[in-house]
Amino acid sequence: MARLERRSICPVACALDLFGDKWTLLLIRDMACGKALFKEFSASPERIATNILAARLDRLVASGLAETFVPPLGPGRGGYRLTDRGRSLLPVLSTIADWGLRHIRGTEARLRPPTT
Amino acid sequence: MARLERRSICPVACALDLFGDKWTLLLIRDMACGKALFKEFSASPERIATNILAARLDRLVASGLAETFVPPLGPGRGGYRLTDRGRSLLPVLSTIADWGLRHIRGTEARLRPPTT
DNA sequence: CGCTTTCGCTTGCATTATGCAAGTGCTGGT
DNA sequence: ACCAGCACTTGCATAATGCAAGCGAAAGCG
Repeated sequence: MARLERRSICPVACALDLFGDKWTLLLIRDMACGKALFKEFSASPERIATNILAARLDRLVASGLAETFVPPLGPGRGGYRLTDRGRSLLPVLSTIADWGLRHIRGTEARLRPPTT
Repeated sequence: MARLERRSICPVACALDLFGDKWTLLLIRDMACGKALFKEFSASPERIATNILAARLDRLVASGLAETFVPPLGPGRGGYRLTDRGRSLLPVLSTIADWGLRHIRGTEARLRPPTT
């Protein structure tokens, strides 16, 4: 959990320290598509394990890419959403999605952000 | 090592199955910068372990992103280089590098592809 | 030629991350 | 009060990663 030491000063290496795994960008994708609740992420077709999901959400919040919020109905169920910093990753996401669509057969862009 | 079953038909998820880890894109970066030999990758500032490096190189070749080649001097020491498919990932790489430079302080673009 | 060095891995083993299933505490609804 | 659903946590098995050392073939050298 020590995010203190970076491997190098390379922007790619440092970026991969933040989202270089199989799940983080998928959560950002889900948030970009309007998902906010634990169970919504959990219901995505890739079927992330709940402990990994909790850990990733914590890390996203800790790194300032996402934040928690409470819906306007008192202190009820909360959710997660992207911060501005998190939204700044959307070009990365769409470049990867583009590449996948072009170079991996059988992929489809089912999920789309509601506001684009 | 079973790369047979994909998690979903999402282009992002499938792309991350190929390069969603801390090392693969760094190797692609190195190859884009002209590195080709095992020891050259091994000498990068992020200090990849040699067993991981060997495994990643195998996977890059197996997935068609890189290929081996022998320098024109008989069957001597060979190297690795990007295929066309591998080079098609360069926009992804540069989008990530861009993001890192903008959003992670202390990062610098030391490595640059020789032909750009 | 022999000898040594370097290179490109491989192996063994400790540590860490991931995956699966089950459980826990809280909340909201009836 | 009771129950169901949600948001996690926990325990444990398995896989990935990291580190250090070793090993065989090629390159360099005398």
